[in-house]
Amino acid sequence: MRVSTRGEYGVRAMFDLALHFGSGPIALKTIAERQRISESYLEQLMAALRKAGLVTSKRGAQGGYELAATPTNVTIGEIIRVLEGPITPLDCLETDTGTGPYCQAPDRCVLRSLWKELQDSMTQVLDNTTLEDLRQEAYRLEVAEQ
Amino acid sequence: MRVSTRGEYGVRAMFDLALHFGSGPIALKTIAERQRISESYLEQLMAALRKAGLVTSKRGAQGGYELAATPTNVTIGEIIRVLEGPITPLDCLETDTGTGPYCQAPDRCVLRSLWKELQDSMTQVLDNTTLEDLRQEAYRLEVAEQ
DNA sequence: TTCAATTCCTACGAATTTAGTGGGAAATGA
DNA sequence: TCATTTCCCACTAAATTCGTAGGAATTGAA
Repeated sequence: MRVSTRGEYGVRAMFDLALHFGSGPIALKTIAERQRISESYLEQLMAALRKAGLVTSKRGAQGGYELAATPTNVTIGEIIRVLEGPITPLDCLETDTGTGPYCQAPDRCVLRSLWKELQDSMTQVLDNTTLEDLRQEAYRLEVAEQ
Repeated sequence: MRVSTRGEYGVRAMFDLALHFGSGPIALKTIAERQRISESYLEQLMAALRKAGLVTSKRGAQGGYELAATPTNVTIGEIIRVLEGPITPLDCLETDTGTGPYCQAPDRCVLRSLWKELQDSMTQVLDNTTLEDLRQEAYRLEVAEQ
């Protein structure tokens, strides 16, 4: 029931981009240093996020990455799905007609309902939290600090 | 974000025991066949459940496993925790004073709040569903069938 | 034009976790 | 006595995770 480092680092990187949104592209190196993530590892994650259209990139000097949409329009669920695949406790939930003994009759499978409920509770949180939510929360904490 | 086969099979086995609760010990072989799980693999899972006190066992002929408590008093969360460890998206949530850069100040960590919310939504489902809930649901589905 | 900065791409590898298998000892009821 | 059944321990093959390494392509600025 864990989020791997792909998801964790990916969310951290995207959160970092959200905090600096609007001020041009940010170099991978900068994000990696701020978030204390291996540069070459993060590079792979950013490649996935770029291919999924969540960030845009600019090569060469003064290049870097930027959010492709405003923080308001990027959910944590999107990020996780790109980096970790479908948000589901069991693969059988992803198919209507599974192959396992318990997927033959999904409608009548009690355990499927259980896992579905778990899945729903997870996506409820992840799909309803945006980078903007996190940014505002960060601001609130910072103010409370003083 | 997946439940491994340990958790999946374990819940299935416990659900099986719940369906047959009250009629004496049930042999591992029987559960394994009904649930289509490898016998020796399931044996390891049952050992863990026994050591955790969720089932009792009886050796020898006519031996087998039984729920240690009534289905009403066994939650899915308990089963999962025994077989998969703490229900947490990130290990850092398990410690008050983590070691990572983002765990130095848990109270001020925005991302920690996010993962905590996810964790809460997961435990909300798993800790509030009992084997009895599943048993009743199974009964309802069976009736609706006719 | 040159050059440093930076993304892009591919391949490899070590460590860990997952999902089992196998063999035999101990206990129990008939 | 014996078939049944749990108990216990060691092993392993495959997949996944978490990276590292090296170099090609692009870009902006001096």
